[in-house]
Amino acid sequence: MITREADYAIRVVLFLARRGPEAGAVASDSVAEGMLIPYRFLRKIVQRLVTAGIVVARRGKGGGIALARPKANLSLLDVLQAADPRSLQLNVCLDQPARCALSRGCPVHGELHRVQSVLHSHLEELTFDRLV
Amino acid sequence: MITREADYAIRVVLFLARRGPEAGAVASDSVAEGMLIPYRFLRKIVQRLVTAGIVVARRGKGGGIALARPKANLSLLDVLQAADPRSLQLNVCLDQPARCALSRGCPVHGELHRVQSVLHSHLEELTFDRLV
DNA sequence: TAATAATGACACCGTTTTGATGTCATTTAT
DNA sequence: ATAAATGACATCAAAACGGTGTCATTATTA
Repeated sequence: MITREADYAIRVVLFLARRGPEAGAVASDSVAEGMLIPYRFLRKIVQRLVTAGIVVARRGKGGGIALARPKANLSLLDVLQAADPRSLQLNVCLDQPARCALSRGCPVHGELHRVQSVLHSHLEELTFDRLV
Repeated sequence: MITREADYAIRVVLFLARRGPEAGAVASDSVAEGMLIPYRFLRKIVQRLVTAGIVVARRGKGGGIALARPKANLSLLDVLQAADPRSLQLNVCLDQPARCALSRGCPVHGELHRVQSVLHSHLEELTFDRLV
């Protein structure tokens, strides 16, 4: 289950993607209002999206936020990786084999790895130009 | 990310599946030792697996646990659904559309639903006769 | 330059979930 | 009877989650 934070992050990107590339920056409170997200929580989430290079922000009067890349280059996977990396990982042992004492000879490990790859590639195909 | 509980549940079923159908019940402490699971935590997990109809338990001296069904009829999906249903659900809105005020007109909803179906069907194909 | 409108940074907080552990009752074989 | 096994709880500390609060900084504009 993705977190609320991840859900909100998707909403933010969706909102920005819908405005089109020529539209300028929009203030965060408009996004919060339009997408039903608690304002301060959204602020925190936007900061992570900025750090991840998904959103750009301009400070000061008339500032706001916008997509950092064309929406065709932005997938659900990108947003989830920024907002909620944990739920993209099916099990701890997949990224840290040291954390499973049974890893050698575990028949589930490889199969789960395959499933995870399939999941990620599906999410990667869901770019925001297809979603809007 | 699946929980530790789910990971342990998979180990338990794997242990039982490896013993073959003719082997009788095995005591939980053997499973705990063999699969590196804290004994009391395993006991709790086994109770859920019993409730879910995945494992059968016999009480008293000489008792123990065994698979409730042939391993070909038992998939990773079954075990995860019993031990960790939350992580099989990609987002709250997928099972409870009422919990998303934006559900109508949300382009992500349908796509996520598709991805979730793909995920589940892959996990369903991973039966324990293939895994042992 | 002063006021205003916006984000940046970061600390904090209550609740729920997670990952166990503890205790005792009940059942079954010997 | 006794020993060996599960059943049924109750409890608990730590982490994660979902959010809030505060103040600093930057940029526009009157």
